[in-house]
Amino acid sequence: MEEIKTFENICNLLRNHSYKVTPQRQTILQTFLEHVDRHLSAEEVYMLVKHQNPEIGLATVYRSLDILAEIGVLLKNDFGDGRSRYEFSRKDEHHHHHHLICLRCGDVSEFDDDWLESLETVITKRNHFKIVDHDLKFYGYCHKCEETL
Amino acid sequence: MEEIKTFENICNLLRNHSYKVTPQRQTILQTFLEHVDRHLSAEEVYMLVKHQNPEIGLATVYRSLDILAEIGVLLKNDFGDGRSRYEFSRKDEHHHHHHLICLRCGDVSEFDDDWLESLETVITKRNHFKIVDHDLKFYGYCHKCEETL
DNA sequence: TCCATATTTGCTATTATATGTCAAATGCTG
DNA sequence: CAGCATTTGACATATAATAGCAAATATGGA
Ligand SMILES: [Zn+2]
Ligand SMILES: [Zn+2]
Ligand SMILES: [Zn+2]
Ligand SMILES: [Zn+2]
Repeated sequence: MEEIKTFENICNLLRNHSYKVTPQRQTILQTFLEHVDRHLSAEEVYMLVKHQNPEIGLATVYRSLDILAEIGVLLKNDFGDGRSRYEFSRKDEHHHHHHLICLRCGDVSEFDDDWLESLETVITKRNHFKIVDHDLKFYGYCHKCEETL
Repeated sequence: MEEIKTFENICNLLRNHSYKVTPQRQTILQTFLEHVDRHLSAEEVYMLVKHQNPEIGLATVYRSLDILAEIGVLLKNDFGDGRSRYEFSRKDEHHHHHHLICLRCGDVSEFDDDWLESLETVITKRNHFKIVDHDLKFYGYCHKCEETL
């Protein structure tokens, strides 16, 4: 029974975790709501929120992203480009989606797949390893880049 | 038709790529041959090689690892702990193995699976994405840590 | 509504991994 | 063995992220 992640619900989620709802956190939240399809780095978020609030500090952005990831609002990804990238997490993602990363333009597309779950069962038994999470990435060339190669 | 990766063969491989076979590179190579089962970071390699050659510099280690990865002797991995980890690459690994990473002790075990290849075909067609590489990691708890939790 | 206080912010300094610079040292080819 | 391009090691630099701290502020209770 998961709430839909509207702006107001997330503010309440913050309060429920005894985090304060500050203007900075609201601005950052709005930024993600306006870019649900993106995978933003902290620096990129910083640039975007400065338009709405030029006073905001970079450390605040990092801290806010940490908190939003901790309470399940954002997902923190590592696409191998040396910085963490955050995205708005959909509701009901008990096993999150995976990513296709273009080696040329850096574009990130997505796909869902439940196949990994059956593989997890096999691995747990064969390797005596209790799996709690997985991370699958495909590197290659997106349609646009493949054409103009 | 791939050569078996002995010390001598790798030295020749260096020469074939017009890289010089220096004592430092030999020491680093030996270190990996003595730890074929490990996934070493640059800093760890640095510590190990200093026993045999205390004069060696950290930058040299980084540069050597880069070169050895470039010519296919080492594999460079990212296990999400903030540093790259290198391992001796087996011969005939057209599609490399995957990793089970313990969230408690950091131990890395491995498993092979060709099962992703069929998934790649599906993804290529469905998402118009030309896959050239993939990266699959499982996070969880190894047998030892699971017992003493 | 206003106050008290613990949280949060923004600035700066710091950490950690990795790379760039460059003179001195050194493998390699002839 | 000589000549030279490559490589080394020391140091400086780059970049992402975190830590420390005084000033500002959101929030629950009076
Ligand atoms: Zn692309
Ligand atoms: Zn995504
Ligand atoms: Zn463990
Ligand atoms: Zn491995």
